[in-house]
Amino acid sequence: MHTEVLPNAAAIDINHLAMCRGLKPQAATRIAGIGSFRRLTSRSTLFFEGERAAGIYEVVRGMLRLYKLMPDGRRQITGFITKGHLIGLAPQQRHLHTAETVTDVTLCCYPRTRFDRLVDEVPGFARRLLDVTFDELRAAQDQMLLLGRKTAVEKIASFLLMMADRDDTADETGEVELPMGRSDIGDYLGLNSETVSRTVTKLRHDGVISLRTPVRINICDRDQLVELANGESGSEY
Amino acid sequence: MHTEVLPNAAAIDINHLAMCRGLKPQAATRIAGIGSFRRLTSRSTLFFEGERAAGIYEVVRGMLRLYKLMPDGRRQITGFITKGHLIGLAPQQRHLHTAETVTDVTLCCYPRTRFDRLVDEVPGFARRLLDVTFDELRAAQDQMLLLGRKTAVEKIASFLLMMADRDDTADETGEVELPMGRSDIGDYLGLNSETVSRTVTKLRHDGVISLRTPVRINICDRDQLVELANGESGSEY
DNA sequence: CGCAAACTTGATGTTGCTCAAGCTAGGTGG
DNA sequence: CCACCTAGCTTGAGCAACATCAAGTTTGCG
Repeated sequence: MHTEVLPNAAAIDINHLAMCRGLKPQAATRIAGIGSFRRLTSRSTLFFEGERAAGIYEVVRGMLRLYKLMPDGRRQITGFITKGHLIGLAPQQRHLHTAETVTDVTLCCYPRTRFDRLVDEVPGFARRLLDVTFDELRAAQDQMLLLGRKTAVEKIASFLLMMADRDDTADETGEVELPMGRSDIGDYLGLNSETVSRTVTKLRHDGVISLRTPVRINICDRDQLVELANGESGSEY
Repeated sequence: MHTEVLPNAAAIDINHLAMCRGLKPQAATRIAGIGSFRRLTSRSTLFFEGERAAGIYEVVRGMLRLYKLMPDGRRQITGFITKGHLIGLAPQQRHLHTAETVTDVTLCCYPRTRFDRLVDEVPGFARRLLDVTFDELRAAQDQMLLLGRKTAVEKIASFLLMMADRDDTADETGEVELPMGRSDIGDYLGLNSETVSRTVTKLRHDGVISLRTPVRINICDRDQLVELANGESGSEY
């Protein structure tokens, strides 16, 4: 794995760290003080499921996929993680999933033992982590509804909307980037890559989206995409 | 909804409250001080998805189901909640799901505003809630793997093992109680009630489990059930 | 420009869903 | 105490959605 260690986080700009959001400047400085930046190239592994958790990471730039594997190789991606998200926050000390970079990634890394101490010492920090974790729980439960009860079209529509909401640049143009491959999307939505392809094609033919390249899609009719995502579209795709 | 308010929690035994587990006696006393017990009969609704969260609840006895609905009525049960679990812990103030009793239930209720104050004031309390929430997140991500990638047999096997692990009385005898109906199980596993029935029958014919009544099942071959749950069983059911 | 990887499309197969009909158990009233 | 009645469970037949297997086709990189 190719990595490169960068200057200490405190030396950069702590206001841009999601870890410290909403905390008092003094608290934020203490937390940023134990962080250091690090770069990973695409397709490298940050940690494995079950591995002892040595650190907590905040994504500064780029995208990672988190996934679980079954013994026979079936894979469930539990999340695509981008700027501002925390990973490795496992109180039981064992990572819950494997983390791999999808693109080149910049991280801010916090060593486990020092981090744990700050959780107990810095006022409001545990509360901040509680809010972050609860947000992840909310997302996981939405995904349970998607995985358990939505059709292929509903899943893809929901996914495209999620990616659009997350992409800062997308709001204006309606153009969304999908850095992950079709089989990554499939393993996130409980589909296979062929079904992802076919369903994207279907949406394209129906004029709901258009593709400039397989990686760059354009949302033409957002309202209909929302209806499709919620299964509200009359004829029940 | 039939409810009945019981004495203040502090008057009972705070050591039995999961909310306070691991906290110092003084902290535990403060938290228990704002709790009060309450009973609900089976098939009553505690709160609705999207409703403003007025309180946090700890289950003392009985079982509830938490679920999300789609506009057309499709339902995903996100959890069956039993003794020691907390519900309603929504920092964004809106409930993420509907909560209904499956059996008669006893709860310990904590009013929202006072609870929120204690989260910030009582040392270690936010940390305790973080651990609890993280545990829920772990369960949700396991369920994502189940919903997205497991077959019907693997889902039912996983479910039975989960229920067995949770049931205190089951460890010895191997007998597990399933207070929820077949369609509840289906809506939890992303199956319909007929498929649940058929799959349970299949496991029964294969001698992995036996049924005294539809509600009382007996695990005959735990090892094989574990293999089935993980998709490790040679011929790939 | 060539090559490999990823995406798309097609033909066929399988799993689990739908619709429909019994069956069983537990609760109620005679 | 028994017979009925109803809700929920089980079983069956046919079907739809998605998976699998197998070519092509595009894309992006060297």
